[in-house]
Amino acid sequence: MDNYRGDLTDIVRASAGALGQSDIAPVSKWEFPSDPLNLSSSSTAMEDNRDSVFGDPFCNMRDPLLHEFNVPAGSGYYSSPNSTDHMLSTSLDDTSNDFSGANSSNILAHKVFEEEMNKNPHNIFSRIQISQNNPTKLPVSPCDSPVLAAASASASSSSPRGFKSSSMVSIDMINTNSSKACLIDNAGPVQISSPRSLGIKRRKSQAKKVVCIPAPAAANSRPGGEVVPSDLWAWRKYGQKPIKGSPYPRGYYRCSSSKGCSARKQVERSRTDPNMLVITYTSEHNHPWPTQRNALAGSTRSQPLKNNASASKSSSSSQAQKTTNTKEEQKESNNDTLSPTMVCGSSTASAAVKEETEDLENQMEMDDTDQFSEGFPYRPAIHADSNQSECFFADLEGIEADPIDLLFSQGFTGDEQKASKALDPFCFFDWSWDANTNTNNNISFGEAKRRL
DNA sequence: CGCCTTTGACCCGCGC
DNA sequence: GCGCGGGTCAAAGGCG
Repeated sequence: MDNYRGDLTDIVRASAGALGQSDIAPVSKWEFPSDPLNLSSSSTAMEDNRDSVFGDPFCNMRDPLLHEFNVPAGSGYYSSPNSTDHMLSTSLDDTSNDFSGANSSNILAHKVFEEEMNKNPHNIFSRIQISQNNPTKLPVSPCDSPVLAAASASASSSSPRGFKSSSMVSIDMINTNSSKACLIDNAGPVQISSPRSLGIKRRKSQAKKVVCIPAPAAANSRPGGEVVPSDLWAWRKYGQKPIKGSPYPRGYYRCSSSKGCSARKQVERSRTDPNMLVITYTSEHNHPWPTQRNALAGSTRSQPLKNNASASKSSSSSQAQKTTNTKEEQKESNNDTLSPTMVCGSSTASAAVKEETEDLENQMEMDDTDQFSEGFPYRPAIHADSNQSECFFADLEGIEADPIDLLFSQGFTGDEQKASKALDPFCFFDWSWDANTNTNNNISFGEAKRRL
């Protein structure tokens, strides 16, 4: 099974482990942005990239990868400081800027391709926008947008993954510069019912969101120990298939947080850039964040190493890393992959997040189900102020041992802690950016909700 | 016991 | 109509 090399499973598990446990790369490897991103510069960059959109129809899906990665979710990847080719990179250079603080937190670039936007007036992006221009449209959930979530996470120094600030995206990206800049479109096309129940059509007509993110580890760097970011959602792998034309297999995951949840995702490495993971989301979560990390339960099993390839596959899930070997391997891989130095090789395309509303039919379904409400049962309020973190967690009260907690509890101290706080990813969840003034207008979740 | 991964088999859509 | 490829199912087995 040549195709199975670089199994995605490893990635996922690893990520989970990183969040759930402290196996993550040593903090030392993380690089906190000495300064916040230079948003202004980034904003400029963004202007040139009108295509980039933060909206994420599937934001409520909270892709594990994104969260885990702390990668700017959609950023398609976090750009390294060196990666000049990416629009985001520009913002990274300067730290001095208004965005210091949480908001500025490095928002990862998230490039969204709105295919068929024209075709679908009801495009997911149309529903929610965070923009000063559109005060009424606010990001509903902090985590809704993988981008935001990831970004926020990454922004926070606490990010286990240790993404560099480079990965951050300027707020502009999120911003409202363009109508497309919708931060989130929770209402995105979603299918809650099980694909099977929907019938065959689902395959072709189902709305999909494609996100490219930097792979936790270089594909070749560690055949057996790739690390994958995980998110708050519990995902269960239900299949893996070699993909024709690609040396890498595609893993199929479904949400295990809720039995009735039809959310699914496909994870595969980019055939063009092994350093990039292509995650395709289908359907939507129909439940709040998992109250339990059941995803971690049982996921930890470490499997015997059949061979390198198999080893990588079987690697461990978050918990799985119990085995010393596995665990260490995971750590190592985490470091390797997640370290700031890890830059997505791919430049370009990879950075993109693609959202597709595949067909009108799909749109229709979505409308019927009122995905908006269902997809966001849980909306933690996050305040941009210093207390935002607390607020966020307060709202998350119901979530025990949430990976995020772990994420933030990495033990930052002193400056790091401060930075962490300042960079609190969650800040993004609850703010609006004023493009004109380069200031952020934070609003509480409740406020946002009221506005909605 | 519950949850997970693995993996071969099956089903279905699509292109030829 | 056939074959290919992608997506899902479900049994087997492991782990805590």
